This record gives sequence, C-alpha cells and structure tokens, in this order.
Amino acid sequence: MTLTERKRRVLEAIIDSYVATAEPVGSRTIARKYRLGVSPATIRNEMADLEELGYLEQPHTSAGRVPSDKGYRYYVDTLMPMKRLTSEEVERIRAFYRQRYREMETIIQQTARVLSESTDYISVVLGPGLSQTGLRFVQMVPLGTDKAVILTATETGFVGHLTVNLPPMSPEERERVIGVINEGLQGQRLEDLGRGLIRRLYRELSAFRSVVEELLGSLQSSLEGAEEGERVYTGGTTNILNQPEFRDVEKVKMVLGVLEQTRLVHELLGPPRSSEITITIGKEIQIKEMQDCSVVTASYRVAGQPIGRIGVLGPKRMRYARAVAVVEQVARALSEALGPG
Amino acid sequence: MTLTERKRRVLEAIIDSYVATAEPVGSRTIARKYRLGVSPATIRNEMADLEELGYLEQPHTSAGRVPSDKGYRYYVDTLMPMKRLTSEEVERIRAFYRQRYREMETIIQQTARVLSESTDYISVVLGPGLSQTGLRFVQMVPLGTDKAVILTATETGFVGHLTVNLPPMSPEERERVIGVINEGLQGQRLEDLGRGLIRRLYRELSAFRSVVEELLGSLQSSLEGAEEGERVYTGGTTNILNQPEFRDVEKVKMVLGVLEQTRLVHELLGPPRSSEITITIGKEIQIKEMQDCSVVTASYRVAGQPIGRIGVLGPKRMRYARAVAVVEQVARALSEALGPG
DNA sequence: CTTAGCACTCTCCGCCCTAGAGTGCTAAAA
DNA sequence: TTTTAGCACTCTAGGGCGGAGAGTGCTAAG
Repeated sequence: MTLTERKRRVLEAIIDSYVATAEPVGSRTIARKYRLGVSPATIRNEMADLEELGYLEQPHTSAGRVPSDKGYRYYVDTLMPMKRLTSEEVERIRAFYRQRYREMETIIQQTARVLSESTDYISVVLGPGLSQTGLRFVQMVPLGTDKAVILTATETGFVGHLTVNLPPMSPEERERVIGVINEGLQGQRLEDLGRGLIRRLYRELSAFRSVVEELLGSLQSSLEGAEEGERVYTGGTTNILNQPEFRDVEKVKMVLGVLEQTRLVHELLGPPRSSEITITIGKEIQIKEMQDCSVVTASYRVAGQPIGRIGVLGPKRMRYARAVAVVEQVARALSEALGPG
Repeated sequence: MTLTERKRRVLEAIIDSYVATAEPVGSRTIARKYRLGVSPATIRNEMADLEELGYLEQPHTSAGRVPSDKGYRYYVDTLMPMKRLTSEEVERIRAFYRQRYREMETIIQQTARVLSESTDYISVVLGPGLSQTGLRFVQMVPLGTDKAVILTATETGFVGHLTVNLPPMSPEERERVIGVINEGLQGQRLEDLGRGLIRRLYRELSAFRSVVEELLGSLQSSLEGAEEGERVYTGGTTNILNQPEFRDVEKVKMVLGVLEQTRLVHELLGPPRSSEITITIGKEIQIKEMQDCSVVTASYRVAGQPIGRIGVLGPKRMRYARAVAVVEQVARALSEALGPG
C-alpha cells in the first residue's frame, strides 16, 4: 500500500505538472523538468505501476498520464507540501476585514469575494446558522398602529429583525400586549420560548390569542427558515470559465446549476463542525454534477463555536496547497472579524 | 422610412423564424412557412431591400438573413404583437407572491426566481432604493452594555436595522443618551436629521460627542450605502448556457462577468422611473460586454412611487412579446406584494 | 534494476472535396 | 411595372485522408 519513495516523487511530479498545464503528462516531461536522476524509460515503468495501483489514468493509449481521484487523494493526504501564504497575501486578506463593516451581510459578501479573488476558483460561503445558537435578546417594538418589529440578537452577536402584523386594537391594548410579550420574551433562549411563555401569554392575553399565535409562529418559522434556507453567497463564478476542463458549456451548466440550489450547496459544504479543513475530491462529492470538481472547505467560528462554512470550488486539477492555505486564512480572518462583532 | 406592408410582413416573418430557430433565414423558408402568397424570388428581392435599409444582415454571402439591431428595434416598436399571458401563467406568478413572505429579501429573491423561470432568461432585480424615500420611524434600542440597534422604517414600509457601538458609560448615562437620541430621532425624515438634531444632541449630550458622531455617521453611511451598493439579485444565470449564440465560453464569461459587478448592473437596469417597460437591444446597451444581449426592464412601485427595478436579460434573439408580458406582470405582482407590506 | 532502442498506437491538424443551402441576376410571364 | 422561374455562383459544414508528433510498452543490453 505504501509507495516507494521514487513512486511518490513521480506521482508528485505528475500532479504538479498536470495541475500547471492541464495536459496529460508523459515520461519525457517528467524526466526533463523534474530531476529524478533516472531516464524516461524508468519513469515509464513507475508510471505503469502507478496506473495499475490506481493512482493514474490514461485518457487513451498514446497520451500521457493524468492523476485519478485516488492519486489526488494520496497527494493531499501525504505528499502535499504545507504552503504558507506570503505576508503580502495575508495582508491582502486582512485588509478586506480591516474596515469594520457593520452589517453581517457585507462581511459575508466580502468573504466570498476575497476567497474567489485569492484563489481564482469559485467561492461559496454559508451565512451563520442562527438557530443553533441561543438567543440573547428578543424585543418587540411597535411600528405604526398595525405592525411591530421583533428585534432578535443571538448569543453570538447577530442581530436580526422581523416584521409582524398586529390585529386592530386600541392603543392601550397594544401597549399592554407588547408589554406582556416583551416581558415574556426578554432574555429567552429560543428553545425555551415554547411552553412556559405560551401558557403565560395565553393566560394574560386570552383576548389576543391570534396575535400570540401569529407572533410565535412567525418568530419560529423565521428562525427555522434561517437555518434551512440559510443564505448562500457565491463569488467568482466566472472563474470556472477559465478552466480548460470546462470549455464545454454542458459541464459549466451542471456546476453552476448546482450552485443555484441552496439545498445542494449546503450538502456540498456540509454542516459547520469543529474539525479542520476538509478536502473533497471528484467522486468523493456525492453530488453527481460536481464530480469533476474538488472542494476545499472550513468552518468559521464565533466565540469558539463553528457556526458557518466557507469553501472554494474548482476543478479536480486544483492547486490544493494554495487553496488550503487561503481557505484556512480566510476562515480565521472571518472568525476574528465576527468575533468582537 | 415607413416600410410597405409586405416588407413589414417579411421582416416579421424573418424575426419570428430566427427567434425560434437561431438559424439564418432563407427566402424559401419564409415562402414555405409563412403564407405571404408570393414566391421565394419576390421575397429575395424584399430581403435585399430590407438589408439595404439596415433591417437585416447577412452572416456571409450564401447564408440566410439575420435581423440587425435596427430590425429588432423596428419589430418591438411597431410590429410586435401585444402578448397576453395565459391565465395559468398569470396564476403561476401570483402564486409566487401568495404566501405572504415577511422579509423583503425573500420577496426579492422570489421575484428573481419567478422572472427567470417564466422566461428562461437571466433575471436581474434591484432591491428598493431606500434613501429616496423618507424615513417614517427611527428608534434606538440598547443591546447589552456596549451596543445598540437602530431600527429604521421607511415611509414605503421597509424595515432595517443597524448595529452601533456605544462607548463605555454608566447605565444611567446610557439610558439618558438613548432617551435623548430617540426623542430626537422620533419620526424624523432622513433629510431633516442633519442640523437641528445634531445641534440639539450636542447641547444635551455634550459629554457624549463621540457617540452622537458615530451614530449619525453610521446611520447616514448605511442609508447612503443602501443606495449605491444596493443589493443586486440575479436568477437563472445558467439559462444563458442554453442559448446557441452563447455556446462559446468567452461570450458567457463577458456577460456573467458584468453581472458580478454591482455598478454595471445598476447601469444596465437604469434608475427607477415612472415610465413603462423599457426594451434595450444590442448596441443600444452602453456596456460593451453586453452588446450581444437585449434587456427588458420595468420599475416596481410602492405607494405609487417607483423604487426599484426588475428585468430579464437574454440574447438579442429574444421572445420580446413574451418577455414584456412577463416583466410587466411580475412588476405589477411585486408592487402589490410590497404594497400592504 | 536501469536504460537505449524501436515498433506501434493514437490523436491532432491541415487539406481537399463534396453536398447543400442560399443568393443575385437575367429574362420571361403576368 | 411587378412577379416569377431558371441558373450560375458563392460560401460553409462536414466527411475522409494522411502525415506529424507524442507517448507507450516491450525487448535486450548494460
């Protein structure tokens, strides 16, 4: 199972060359450009072995070799050099977050932007999942005579608002309803909102059953909706058009088509989790339309909690080391930017 | 300048056929499929005339004819039949807005969606420009000890929020600052916020100069930002990949590239204005990368005021009558959905 | 175990050629 | 005067062919 040192170097050389040129790699090329100290014939033998082991593929008999999914997998697991970003690049990423954006949405959009600009791949960012963090603050503010805004703030510092309609009632009634509701809502965690509050509200506001129902209903559905239909942001979608393997419009259509479907993007990036950078290659991706691609993802955190995901999406022939470095750095910078938020 | 009836019918037939097939149209085709009662030879003569007049073009000597920009323009201005949507289609669009979405963002996204799904072109929607409408309501709500949320509602019914940091101060001070500010903000129009309020705040809150400054600064910049960087939503971007004239990836890149630039999209759709549906064809579009496209746009309104724009973007070979009908209908439905909002 | 040599395979590219579509022109018919 | 039939001409798309080039695998020698 474990390859000889020379086989590893040959595999690495092939991947390196293929990633750079998108052309199948021949034994001559390897011998010439990478100083392995052996002749093309020897390399040919090694390549034949590597192909038999499943690390390489041949588009057709007299073409060079191309890495297989398994080849890439071996590369990222054991061959890939740890890449450090230059300090200019780190600085460039930092600079994106230097200006203290006030709105979360802007921060997320900037993140999609910096990711795609730094990698030349497609970037994908999921907004923070709000429902998984507790609510720190809920308050209802009357707005005109027939509406009210419910302000929410999560423990992780995200503020949201939600408009609800109020049924007709007198100003005094309104005052009282809102007062009671606010008392009930104050400082509640979302999970706890249910039973106790509802019972209490019903008791105190039995005349306004419908308000309470609408209110709790929309609060709940908006917070649930915030999870399921969580905003998906993408950047640099046109970058894929620069990749030679996507010169065929049909392939582009498949990939971009997936990105328009929120559900599939969630599946692609996976749930926020604490573990480190994840690399998924070709057929390892469950989504059929994406199996010519690879994706490098990471979670970002607030207060130590992973609450969202970012990633870059490119051809399998991806500059993995660089992608990993960028995604890692951006995830860190984003977490910091949201931290004191 | 004005064409003979027969020339008009020939032009219409050519556009009809070309829109349907994307193939240059020959005289035989016209004679066969459109009953003009004359022979191909006659039609050839008419076509030669129409070409000389600039309504048609010839890709090469022995191909059929293709409508020129001028040809399309003539078509949409004077030839195009008024198309009514079927009642199923109208219903389909209505259905999108039936469920009373609470959040403006959702409504806008649905709009982009229904537009692209109903036309099979790319849809573009600009969020409502907030700064052009007055503020009806501004209120500051404290959030924890060091932050506050400013709630805003425009006269047109859009609610927004904005987080600001507060400098350290005692609870009593905070209470007082927020009280004074709220009194000052209450019911203000944005334009009036300037002078009077600032002077008053300075007087009453001279000790908290920095709060006031930060607050007004961020309020202002957020509302201005809301205009300039106004959200751009697109839908069905992959639809363009189905168009035969965009089988070349380079062309796709140009078009999609423009859509990633907020500024250019604003230029493409133009400012909200009261006039009706606008059709812009090929070179009439100022943006170089878009000159193989046409765009059909309209404004949507709240309380009679045009506050935002929607549109569909497709190849010049567009089903104009249908696009116009859909855009019109969606603009109306969107306006209604926002109306009582 | 490595390497040189060599025959073999396969694709890519340019070339030629034909078929087909469509035109414009001319001259006859209406 | 307008329309139409006929015809020569033009241009493209697509198929077939052949050679160049890249790369392989095998064999036999170092």
